[in-house]
Amino acid sequence: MVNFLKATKIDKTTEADILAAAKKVFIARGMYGARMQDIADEAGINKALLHYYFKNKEQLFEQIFMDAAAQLFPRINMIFTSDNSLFEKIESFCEEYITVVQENPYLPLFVLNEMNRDPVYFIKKLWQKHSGPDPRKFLEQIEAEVKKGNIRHVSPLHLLMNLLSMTIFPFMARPMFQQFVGLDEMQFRMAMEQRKKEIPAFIINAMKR
Amino acid sequence: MVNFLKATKIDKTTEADILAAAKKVFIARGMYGARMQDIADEAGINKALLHYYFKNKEQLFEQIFMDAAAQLFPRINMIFTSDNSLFEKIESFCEEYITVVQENPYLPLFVLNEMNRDPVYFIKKLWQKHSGPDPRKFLEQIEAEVKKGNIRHVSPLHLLMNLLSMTIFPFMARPMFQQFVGLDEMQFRMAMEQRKKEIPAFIINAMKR
DNA sequence: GTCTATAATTTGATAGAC
DNA sequence: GTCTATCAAATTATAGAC
Repeated sequence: MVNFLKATKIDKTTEADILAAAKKVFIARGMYGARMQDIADEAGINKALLHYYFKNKEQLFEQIFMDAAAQLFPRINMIFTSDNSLFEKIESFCEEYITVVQENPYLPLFVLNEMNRDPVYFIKKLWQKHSGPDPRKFLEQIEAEVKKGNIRHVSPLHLLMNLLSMTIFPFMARPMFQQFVGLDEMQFRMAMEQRKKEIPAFIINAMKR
Repeated sequence: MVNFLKATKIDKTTEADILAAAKKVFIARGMYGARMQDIADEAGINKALLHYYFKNKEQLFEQIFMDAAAQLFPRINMIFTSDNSLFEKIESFCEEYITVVQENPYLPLFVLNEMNRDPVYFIKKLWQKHSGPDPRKFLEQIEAEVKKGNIRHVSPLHLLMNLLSMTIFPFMARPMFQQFVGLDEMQFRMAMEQRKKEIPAFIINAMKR
C-alpha cells in the first residue's frame, strides 16, 4: 500500500536528494576525496540509509559520473551529426556549450579528471551507453569547404581541438585566469559570456582565405 | 663519518627516490587518491622510513605540487615578461610549452585539479614563491599592435585565453580526443608535435586584418 | 524506509629494535 | 638510516530495532 500520508519523504524523493547531494560532493572533491558521511549529511540522512539506496560508494559514483558525462558528450556529438553549415555548427556549439557549463562550471574538470584515472574503463562504459560520436561527417565537411575554396586549408583534427579547447579550458583554469588578470566572479562570468561570440569570430577569421 | 662503503642507499639518494615516487603517485591519483603505502612501495622502502623523511602526507604533497607548478607557471610568465615581438612570443611559447608537456603530459591536469580544490590557499602559496606573473606588458603590447594597425582588433584577455587553451587542453582531454578520432599514442604525440606550428599559424591568421 | 550502534577495513602515523 | 610491529583515527559498510 502506498503510504501517501506519511510525513517523512519517501523513496523517489530521498533517492533524488541523495543523487543531488552525491553530485555536489563528488564533483567538488572527486571519487577519492568524497566522503559517504558528507553525502549523507548533504542529503539530510545518515550513512545507513545511504547504503540502503546505493550498495556502495563505487556504484553511486558511477551513476553520478555517467550523468555528468551525459550532460557534456551529446552536445559535442551535436557538432558531428547536425546538418548545419560549418560556421553555423561552430556558432551554435559555442553558444550552447558555454551556456551549459556556466551553470555547471566544475563538470568538465570533474569528467576529464576521472576519465584520465582509468581511460579504458570509462570510455568503454561511456561508449556502450551513448553510441560513440562519429566525427567523419564533420571532418568531411571541413575538407569539402577547403576544396570549394571557401576557407583556407586547415587540418580538421586541429580545428576540432581548437574549438573544444577554447570553449572548455577557461572554465577548468578559472582560478589561474582570475588571478592572472584580476577578475572577480562576475567579471569572469561576463568574459565567458563574451566568448560565445568571440570564439566563433576568432575561428572564422582564422579560416578566411 | 660518511659511510661511503655502505651497500644500501643513503640519505640524499633515498630522498630523491621518495620524491620521484611521490611525484609519480600523486600525479597519477591526486592528493586524496594517493596512498603513502604506494609511494613507499614505488620508492622501494617502507612507510616508516617514508615518515622519517617527510613528517606527513601533506608536507610531501606540497613539495610535489610546488615542483610541478614550478615547471608550468614560469613558462607562462615568459609570455608576459620577454621583450620579443607579439608573434615571436606566441611562437616560442607554443614550441617550449608543448615540448615540456610532451615529457610530462599529466602535469597540467594535476596542477589545475589541485588548484581548484582550494584556489585561495594554493594561489597564495604559489604567488609567494614565484613572484606573480604580471600580464600588463603583454596586454599593452597587443593594444599597441592594434593601434599601429598591424593586427585587427582583438581582446587581449581572450587572445591569452585562446593561446593557453589551445596549447594545454588537448593534453588534458587526450583520452577523449584519442577516442573521437581513433588515434594511438604515437599518432597523438605526432599531432601535438604539429601543434607547435599549427597554433601560431592559426592565431596569426585570426589576427590578420 | 529510516534510524542507532557497531563491525570491518583501510590508512596515516609512531615506537622502538637494530 | 632502515626496519618490524603496532596504534589511533578515519571511513566504508552492515546488523538489527522500530
